[in-house]
Amino acid sequence: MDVVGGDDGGRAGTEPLLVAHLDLDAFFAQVEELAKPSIRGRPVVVAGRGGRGVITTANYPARRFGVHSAMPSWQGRALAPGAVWLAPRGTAYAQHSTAALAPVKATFSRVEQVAYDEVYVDLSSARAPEEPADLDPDGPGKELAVLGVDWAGDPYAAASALRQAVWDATGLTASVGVARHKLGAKLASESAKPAGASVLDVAAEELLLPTLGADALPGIGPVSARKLAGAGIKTVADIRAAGEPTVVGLLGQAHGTAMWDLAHGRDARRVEYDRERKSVGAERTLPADLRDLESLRSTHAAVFSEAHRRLLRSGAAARTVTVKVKYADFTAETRAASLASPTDEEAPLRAAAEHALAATSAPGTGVRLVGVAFSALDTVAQLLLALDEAPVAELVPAASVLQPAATPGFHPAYARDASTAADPRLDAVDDSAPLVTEQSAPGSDVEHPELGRGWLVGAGHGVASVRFESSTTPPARSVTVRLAEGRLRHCAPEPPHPPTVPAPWEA
DNA sequence: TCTGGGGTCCTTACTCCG
DNA sequence: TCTGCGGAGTAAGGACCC
Repeated sequence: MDVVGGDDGGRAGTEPLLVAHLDLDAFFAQVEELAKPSIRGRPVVVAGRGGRGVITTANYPARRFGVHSAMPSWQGRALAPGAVWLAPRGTAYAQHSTAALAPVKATFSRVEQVAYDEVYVDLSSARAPEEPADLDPDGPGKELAVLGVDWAGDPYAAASALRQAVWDATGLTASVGVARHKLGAKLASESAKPAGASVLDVAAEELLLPTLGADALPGIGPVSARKLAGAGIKTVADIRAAGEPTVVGLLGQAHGTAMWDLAHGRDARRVEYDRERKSVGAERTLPADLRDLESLRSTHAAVFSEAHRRLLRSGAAARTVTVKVKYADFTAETRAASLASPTDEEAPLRAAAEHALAATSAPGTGVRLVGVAFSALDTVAQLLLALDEAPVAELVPAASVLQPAATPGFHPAYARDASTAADPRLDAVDDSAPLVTEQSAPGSDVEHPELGRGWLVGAGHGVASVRFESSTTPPARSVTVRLAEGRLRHCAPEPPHPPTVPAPWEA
């Protein structure tokens, strides 16, 4: 339901801020349905592989079976055994996210990206038509910026235009909500889902807010919700009735006051468009618990390498290394080690990580997860600026970040970074791309020299089942290909492109 | 078959220093 | 010299978000 407001004469405070929240609907599943015509409209679940995975995204048909994100995969399979189950394709999601949000970022200068599929937009930051963002001049961004719509003057027009721009760039539907602050904008976009646009004015917000469950407030997770429920507080109205001292008593000073304010529709959070990354890392849940020191060390070394590769790619140097170990009983331990100065060099960071690992009680009763994270980050650019002042011995060699990490087994077809994806103009099958095996993930992009490109439905018993189809082809039947022929290879995902059909709201 | 992985932020405890 | 105190920095744990 759209809660479209007229004026918002009672706007609180003097702050004229107007915020839009844009959320791509069931994003990963939508990207899959775009690329795979034969699964459109069917229940689709994107989930991590292995017995210990959880569901990343379920599309709306799958949700009707009770499947939802964060649910353990085994539980989801029991609920929706007939759904299409796919492994995540990180590169495709990154590319579609970039393409979908490009026009938004081209039109507004203050855009806070919360996740691949979610942004807040400060609608007072519309770029002037004569100063479009430094993006592809022929892309949709410029056109939108040049449109010069009076965003702040007509919030519903802003919401609709943002939704339309995302569709025009990618064929993905988004839900957009506009309100005077982040909380309202998020509630508005949720009420508009899927594929809706909505404005929540002060009067509508005041009607809606008290009716919501306490856990509708951002910051009330399962633990806080339990604490509140223990005191009989279940809704936002209950929070208001309980009084601030009670809420603060239950949730602590900072958190309690923040939730008290949100419950009254007061949200001072800014659109943080210039946030810097504060940590980077990697972690891995093992298929089975580790109980011996040797396998723990080798797993730790592998996770460290992945985290370090990401550190190099981020172009940052780190001073602190934190090792995380999660045990079979789900308790976790973290141990940190800090260096005298930030570095991106592998040797000192690896030594620090090994030192931190040794400080844990692992393997103990059995380790189910190992993680490594780098923090106290410093960008290499900043380090180079300090070149003139610092003694040579203190400087961090930066040359290594100028080269891609040489990772054994790493292939562009698996690249997560959109910028390293294969050039779509090269349509010949890449003979160096990895062959499809029985271990290949369902949903993977594959290519055959005669049958063309498609996606892997499944593999086993020496054969692969493939649907040779793409976003612009009709649905295809699945074809069996013998793996021993060695002609079926992985390939880069199809890049995003404008849709060939009108948006649902245009029909 | 229980419960991912990428992060951010907050609280508490402790140490060091002046 | 001893003690207290506050601030800064660091470490560990935990809640939360998507």
